[in-house]
Amino acid sequence: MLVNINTHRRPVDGHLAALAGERVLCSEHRYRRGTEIFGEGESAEYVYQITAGAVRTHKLLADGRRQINAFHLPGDMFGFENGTSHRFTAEAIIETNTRIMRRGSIIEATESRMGGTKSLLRLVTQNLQHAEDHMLLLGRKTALERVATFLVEMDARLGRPQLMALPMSRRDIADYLGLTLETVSRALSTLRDQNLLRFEGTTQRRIELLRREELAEL
Amino acid sequence: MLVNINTHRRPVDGHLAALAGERVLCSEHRYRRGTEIFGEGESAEYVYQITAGAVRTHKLLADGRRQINAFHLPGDMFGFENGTSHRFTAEAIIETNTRIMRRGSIIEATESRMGGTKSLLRLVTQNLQHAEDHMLLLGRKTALERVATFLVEMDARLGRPQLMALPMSRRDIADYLGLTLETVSRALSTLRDQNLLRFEGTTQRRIELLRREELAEL
DNA sequence: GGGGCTCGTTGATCTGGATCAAACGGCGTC
DNA sequence: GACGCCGTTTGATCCAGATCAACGAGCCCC
Repeated sequence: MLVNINTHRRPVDGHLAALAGERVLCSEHRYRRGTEIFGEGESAEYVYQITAGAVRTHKLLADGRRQINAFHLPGDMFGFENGTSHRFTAEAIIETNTRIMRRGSIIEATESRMGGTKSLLRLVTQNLQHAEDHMLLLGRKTALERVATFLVEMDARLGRPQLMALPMSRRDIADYLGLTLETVSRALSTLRDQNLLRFEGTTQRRIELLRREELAEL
Repeated sequence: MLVNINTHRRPVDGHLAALAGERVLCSEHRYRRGTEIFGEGESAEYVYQITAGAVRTHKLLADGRRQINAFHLPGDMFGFENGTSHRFTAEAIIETNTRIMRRGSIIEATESRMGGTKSLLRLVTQNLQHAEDHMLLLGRKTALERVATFLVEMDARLGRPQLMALPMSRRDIADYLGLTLETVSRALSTLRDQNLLRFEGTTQRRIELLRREELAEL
C-alpha cells in the first residue's frame, strides 16, 4: 500500500470533518479498483470516510467462503473497531477516494466538543442498525427477497436515480446476500421477467427499477 | 424446575454504573420469564444492563419468521438506538433483573467524564462486533458449524463451566442461528454421537462440552 | 392418576438454492 | 480479426436443511 498521502486541513463538510471540528488532521487517500484498504487482523489506526467510489468489507473463512458485511458509498464511514485490530478486510470495489483520520484524534475531538458524543454514537449505531437488518435478511429471507431487498437498499442509498449503476459484481452481491452468484443472477432474471426491473444496455450492471413499491413489499 | 444460570456471574464491574458515575440515576427492574422488555417500534428511552437472567432480542417478519439478533447475559448492555425508537423486541427468557437508565443521562454523563467516550464507544462496538461475526455465521456456515459456534460462544460467555445450563429453548437457538428447531436438535444429537458433548439428565438443556478444542475448530 | 400442555427427538419426504456445466458477449492484447 | 479472459446467464442435477409427522418425557392442573 504505497500511495502518497497528502496531509492537510479539511474544510468542515460531511460527517467526519464536522464531527472532529477544524482542529483535527484529516488526510486524503486514493485506492485503485480492487486494492485492499486494510486487512483483517491489521492494527486499526484510522477511521475512514469515502468521498468518492465504493468499498466492500468482508470476512473470510479458512476454506475461502466469504461474507461481505457491507458496501460503503460516498459519505459512509467505516473502520470503527473495538480493540486495536481490524475485524474484517476492506477493499475498494472501484477507484475510491477516502478521507482518513486517526482513531485517537476522533475520540479526543469528540470529548472536547459538546454534543460530540451523540454524533459519534450515531455513526456507530448506524453501522449497528445495518448489521441488525442484515442478520434478519441472512437468517430468514428467501433468495428473491434478499435480492429485492438489496436492490431497494442500493436504490435508496444512490438517491433513487433513474438508472442505477451498480459498482459491484454478481459475486460481490452473492457474498453480501449469503447466496451464490448463479442464484443472484437467476433472481435478477426473475424480477426482470416480472417487469419489476430492466437491464440497460448489455453490461448488466445498469438497472432501472420499474416498480419500486412492488419490489419493496417483498 | 428452575436452574440458576448465574452461578458463573461475571464481574459486572460497573459497566453501566462506572460509565455513568455516581451522579446518574439507575433504577432496577425485574421481568418474569417470557415477558417483553420493550417492543420493536416503541420509543427508546432507556438503556438496559442485565444483573441476573437472560434476554433475547429479535426482529419479526410479517408472516412470523423470527430472527434473534443476540442473547444477553448478566453484565451485557442492550437498547442502544440510533433514532428514538427501538429497532427490535427484547424479551426476558427467564426471570431477569435489569438496571436501567435514561439514554440522555448516559450521554450527558459520558460527556462530563474524561475517557467516557471511549468506554461508551466500546460498549456499542462490542455489539457491532458480535453482529459482524453473526453475519458470517448466518451467511456462510453449515448447520453443524452454526451449532458448534453457538455452543462455544455460550460456553465462553458463561465462563466455561463444567456443566452449561442453557436458558433458551431449541426454537430460540434455531431462530438465533437461522435454522429450524429440528435441525438444531439433529446437530446436537450428531455432536453427542461424536462424543463432543453430553446431555446431563433428561432435560436436554444441561450440556457438558467434552472436547472444546474440536468443537471450536469447526 | 389422567388429560392436556410444552418441549425435544427422530424418521420420512420434499425443495430451494448449491453445484456442475455450457455458452455468450464484451474487452483487451497481439 | 483471432484469441483468451472475465463476468454473466441459463440449464441440469444434487443435496443440506426445511417441512411434515409421530412419539415420548416432564410438568401442571383438576
